[in-house]
Amino acid sequence: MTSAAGAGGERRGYHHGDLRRALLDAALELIREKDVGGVSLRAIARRVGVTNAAPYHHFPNKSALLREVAAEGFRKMAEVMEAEIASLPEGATPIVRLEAMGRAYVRFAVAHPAHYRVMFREDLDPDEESAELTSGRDACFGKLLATAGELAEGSPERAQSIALTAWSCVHGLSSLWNDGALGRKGFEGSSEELARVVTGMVGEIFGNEGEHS
Amino acid sequence: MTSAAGAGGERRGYHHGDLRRALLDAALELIREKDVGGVSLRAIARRVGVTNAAPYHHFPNKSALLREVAAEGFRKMAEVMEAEIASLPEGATPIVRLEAMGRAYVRFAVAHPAHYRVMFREDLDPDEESAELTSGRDACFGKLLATAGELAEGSPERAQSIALTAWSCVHGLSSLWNDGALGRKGFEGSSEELARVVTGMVGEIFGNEGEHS
DNA sequence: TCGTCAATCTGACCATTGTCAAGATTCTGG
DNA sequence: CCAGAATCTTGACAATGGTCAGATTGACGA
Repeated sequence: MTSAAGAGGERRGYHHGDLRRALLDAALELIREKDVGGVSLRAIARRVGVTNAAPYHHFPNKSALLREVAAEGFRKMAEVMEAEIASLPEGATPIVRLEAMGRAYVRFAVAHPAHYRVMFREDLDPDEESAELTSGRDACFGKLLATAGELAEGSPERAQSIALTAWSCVHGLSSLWNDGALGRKGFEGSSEELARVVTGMVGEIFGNEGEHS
Repeated sequence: MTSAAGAGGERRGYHHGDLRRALLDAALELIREKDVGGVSLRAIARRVGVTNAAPYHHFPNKSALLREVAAEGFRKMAEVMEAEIASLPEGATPIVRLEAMGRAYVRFAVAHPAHYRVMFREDLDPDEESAELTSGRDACFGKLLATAGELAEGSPERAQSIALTAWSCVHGLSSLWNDGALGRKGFEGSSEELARVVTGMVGEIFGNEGEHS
């Protein structure tokens, strides 16, 4: 921390090396430690070892920085989900893919709680809903909706129900885990195990299509 | 709002009538409008029509006020869930009760987003985890865990899985709804309808115990 | 009527924050 | 090796915030 620049970058640039990246990383750390609302631009700069005004050469203002963090989060999440699907055996069924996406979703949320928090918070001026942000969101949830559609066999209503339930489950699990609520109530197991439980349960519903009253 | 005291209290006390209550209400309004992090004690006092220092005669500090809001939230939520269960026909099965609790959970979260936000945020100094708070939490989730236990027929593991899945679903749905994520992705229907969809889905899983591989 | 005491107000202290203007420093292309 | 541009620092401004000490106000019993 004292040797601000030496973190883990490529130091390919000017004075600092890669301040922009360093600022984003510091923001992530601070958000993880103190939650979004409690993070100040100054604190971010301080952590990087740079002064108040430095960030303004890389972001027009605080909101923009946070917005970039959020967009980055969506991008990364989309990557993780794609990778998980790609790792599946050829011709995996929609259910299997849906479960895999769910596990990836939770894994990302737990591994990157700071990103996750910002992604679903709109403290960021909504007037500035950068295209990057919405496109990132779409990249994530497009897949979910598409897979739900495959499972629904032509019924848009059913597709909505499936997507809604699946998304609610993984989002809820992620939130509860990250907020420490599960530990407080005595749930045991790693996040990966819990994710497997939940996605497995959900998979059971959609695995037996046609049996519901 | 200008006639600060006239809100809806009993005005049984001194100058203001019931400042304590008024402060809690104002806090709720502000949290709903600006999210937890953006609320200041001063703003709360301002809204009530009272000066900076007044709140300090009713709460030792800001955290304590927020903590009280959270505790109140858990208490209310427990009430709502109990009421929902009580309204069920005599001898309702555990599944039916679980679904009812889920609907009540979501209904509360949507009707009281401010409470809900504070309840699951620990900006509040965790060193001060007042007994009120934890007991409120227990009142809420005790029922959930108990009902899951009934459904699990003796298997503690299964009980955990059921509780975890059910809780994740309703918590996820509530969070997504309150954060506006669902509207943004084109989901249609009232929160009550969506809650019915999700709890119904979950009910399907646990309704067919013994059929899972 | 008067004194007591809690409830509230006045006014202040100090820390922090977002942001900016102007100066200093360092890099890069020529 | 120099000029211009990019980067960072200094220092400051206006807000806002939490909190507190010391008046002041008003209700209520004596």
